[in-house]
Amino acid sequence: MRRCKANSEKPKQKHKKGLWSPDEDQKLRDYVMKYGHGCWTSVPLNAGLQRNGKSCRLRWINYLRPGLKREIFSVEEEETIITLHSMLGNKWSQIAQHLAGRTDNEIKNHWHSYLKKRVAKAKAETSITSSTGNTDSSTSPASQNSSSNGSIKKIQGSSSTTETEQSVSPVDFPVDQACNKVPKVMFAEWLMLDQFRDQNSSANPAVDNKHNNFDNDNYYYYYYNSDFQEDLMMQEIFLHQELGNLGSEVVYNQGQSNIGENMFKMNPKFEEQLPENGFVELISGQFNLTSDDHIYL
DNA sequence: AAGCTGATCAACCGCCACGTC
DNA sequence: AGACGTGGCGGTTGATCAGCT
Repeated sequence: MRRCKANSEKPKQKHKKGLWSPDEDQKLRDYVMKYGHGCWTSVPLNAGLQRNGKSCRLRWINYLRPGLKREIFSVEEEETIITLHSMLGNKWSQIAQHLAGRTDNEIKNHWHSYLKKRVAKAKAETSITSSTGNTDSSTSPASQNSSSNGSIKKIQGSSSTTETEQSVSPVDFPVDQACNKVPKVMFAEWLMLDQFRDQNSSANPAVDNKHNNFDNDNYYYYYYNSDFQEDLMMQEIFLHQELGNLGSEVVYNQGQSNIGENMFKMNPKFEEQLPENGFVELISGQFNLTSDDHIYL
């Protein structure tokens, strides 16, 4: 973690709190788009905002950054959240990594406002039906996955070595989705994954050798890694912008208020589409990815 | 129409891990 | 080694809205 030396000397100033105005949003968006955030504490100073860096960061991550979905959660997303929550607990940031375009805050809110009750209700119904000998457990989240995704095995949580993940109990999880572990969806913030579905028929099947050289016959996980700094992508995009080389690969629209729809239009360089559950199926068996493995695009 | 209640969501707070000095 | 600053995370709060009485 890089320390912001310049800012350790800045005078304390009163920071504005509360809801962000459109003007503040625009200032922050323009600044980050142009320069990247770098050190967050310097962002409000340079962007002319009376906010603290933390607030700017949060606003960017939860609202302004490219690729965020603003629509309601799909059934598949909800089931993914429920499944992952049963594995990981309240690790919202980790759960968010598996849901492209969703933020941890958004997922957390949705859980507390809706999913938690739904799960509780399902559990209650399951306990009732099981006590009465009724074997129909289709109302439980795991069973919903089961019924809709076929084969189920008892699997352990992620292979990650974190204490939290090691401590999780086995849960029903669809093997077809999870393989050996739940993938991290790369580019969650950046790729409008839905567009891949729409554009699949016209997608360029060629795989960019610069970024990977996988067999075209395989499916690919789109891996998101929180360590994969958005800055890296930003730099790439800015570089393209500087060079005027966006071409047909990336069309980047600045200054659009509807970020989710307008930030990117990308011709995917992968031939396979995402399934409805948001995971790309890994079928080759040639890749034995660990939780630390990432495929960089 | 007014008041109440619950749901939703944006934002803040406090803590922690990590890097730097 | 310890202090400090920053970023990240989860928990919580408060404003707003919708539905109900």
